[in-house]
Amino acid sequence: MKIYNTMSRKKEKFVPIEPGKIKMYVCGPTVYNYFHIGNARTFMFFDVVRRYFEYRNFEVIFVKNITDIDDKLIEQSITEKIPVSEIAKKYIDAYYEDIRALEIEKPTYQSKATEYLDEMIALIKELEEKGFAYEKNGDVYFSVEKNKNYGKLSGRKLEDLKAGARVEENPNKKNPADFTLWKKAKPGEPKWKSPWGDGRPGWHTECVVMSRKFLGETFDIHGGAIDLIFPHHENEIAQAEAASNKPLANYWMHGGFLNISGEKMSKSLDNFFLTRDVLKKYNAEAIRFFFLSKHYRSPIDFNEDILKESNQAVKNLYSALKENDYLSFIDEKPDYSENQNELKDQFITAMDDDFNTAKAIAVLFEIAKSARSSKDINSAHLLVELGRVLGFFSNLEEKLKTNLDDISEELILLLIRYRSQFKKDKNWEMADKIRDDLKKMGIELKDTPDGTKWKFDK
RNA sequence: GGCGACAUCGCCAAGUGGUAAGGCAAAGGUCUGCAAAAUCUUUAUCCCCGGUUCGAAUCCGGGUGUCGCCUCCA
Repeated sequence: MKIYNTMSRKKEKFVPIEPGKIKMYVCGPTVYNYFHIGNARTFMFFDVVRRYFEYRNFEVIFVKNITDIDDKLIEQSITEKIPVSEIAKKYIDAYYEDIRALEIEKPTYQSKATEYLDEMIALIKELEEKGFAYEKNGDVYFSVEKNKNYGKLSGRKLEDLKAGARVEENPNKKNPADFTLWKKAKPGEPKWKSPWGDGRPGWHTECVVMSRKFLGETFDIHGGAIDLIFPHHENEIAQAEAASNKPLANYWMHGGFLNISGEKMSKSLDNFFLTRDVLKKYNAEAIRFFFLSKHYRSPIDFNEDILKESNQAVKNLYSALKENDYLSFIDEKPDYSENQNELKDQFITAMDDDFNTAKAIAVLFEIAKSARSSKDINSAHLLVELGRVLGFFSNLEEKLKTNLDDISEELILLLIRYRSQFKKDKNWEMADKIRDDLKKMGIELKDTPDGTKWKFDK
């Protein structure tokens, strides 16, 4: 299998450190607000990465952090007039809620920054002792000049960074590109004790500490969205490799951005979409389809028309299962034909090529098509098996079930019987009225050679 | 100023040297009392110019356009 590695800017053959085992770390949310639909794209993509590896029988150790102490939480705490710890709790709960609603699986470890203060302080101390860090007025900075490889991930040179003229002026820093490891607390701010006085850790340090803790000094895959390449991941590498003298991660994967009508999503442009708001109008699978229909590294443009199309596409996938009455065969063991195995291989080939989910989805549609035309339940089984690798069809039983109590169902069947009589009498007006009225309630009738069938049309 | 990405049917989107996947939408046929569903069929030569090649959407050069990063950012 091949994975595009940001470090080399090439697709590389993927070789895990330990055969059969994948250690991956993905940067999670900073919990100062509800997360937006762009975050959702990244989280959902890495959910698929994890699912795919597991499908291919790898043991996956997947770590995702929660940044629960940061300048942004402090700002939000002032805005909402509640303590930082409550801000964190509120948005962590919301995060879990939204993730569940998106049908994203939990990582193996979901770690919070504030639980690893001791380890962070130890790392900063180690860096100070090794001469990579210096203290000034209660702040501790990492000295980028001490690390000759600084900039290797983002392809930046220190001179270029200086020339950028947008680097903030900070008289405490030896080099404007130096970044904060420990920040002195101002009065009233959350603080922890440290050898440099009361303060809080910088953002870049937590990921190094938590990845080390759960995955070791070098692990397989480090992921995030493209904007994290610089400075966040660059600064993680600088610290981790200064301390251990070993590469932090072998493969760096970065997801592309989500734009709104061609423009970057930002609060100032007022085109900010929270995941929970999108979920009010579109279900998780429509959103998932929309994300996965484009390659993860490409920018994707978000608009409602495309979400509607995606919703329709997913419905059509489901119809292949309903046509086959999949629910009745859900516990059956599949027995794939040669042709079905061939389709499965096509799916795997697509995913092996740097997670070409768009192509994988095309295979899904081919399978759905044959499931419908051949009425072969094995095609339906294959559709579910592979669809689940992309995260579709979770809680399938529930989704296929009609969720009606017995009386309601009896009433529908009663109406269908009346309508059949009207049809026999060629009373088309009444027959159509029953059909139309039921349709208004979201119940769709269709006349088949085996009699009239009904289903929810949602 | 530095670095990078992208431009394929009405819309979304694969394909990166061998003659254009798939989805949505649309049109027509079958089926139906009419529908719905299902099913079959139809719809592009790949931003422009030049080059390399037997052969290019795919490689090279030059345009044009769009976007991103360099500051917190998924």
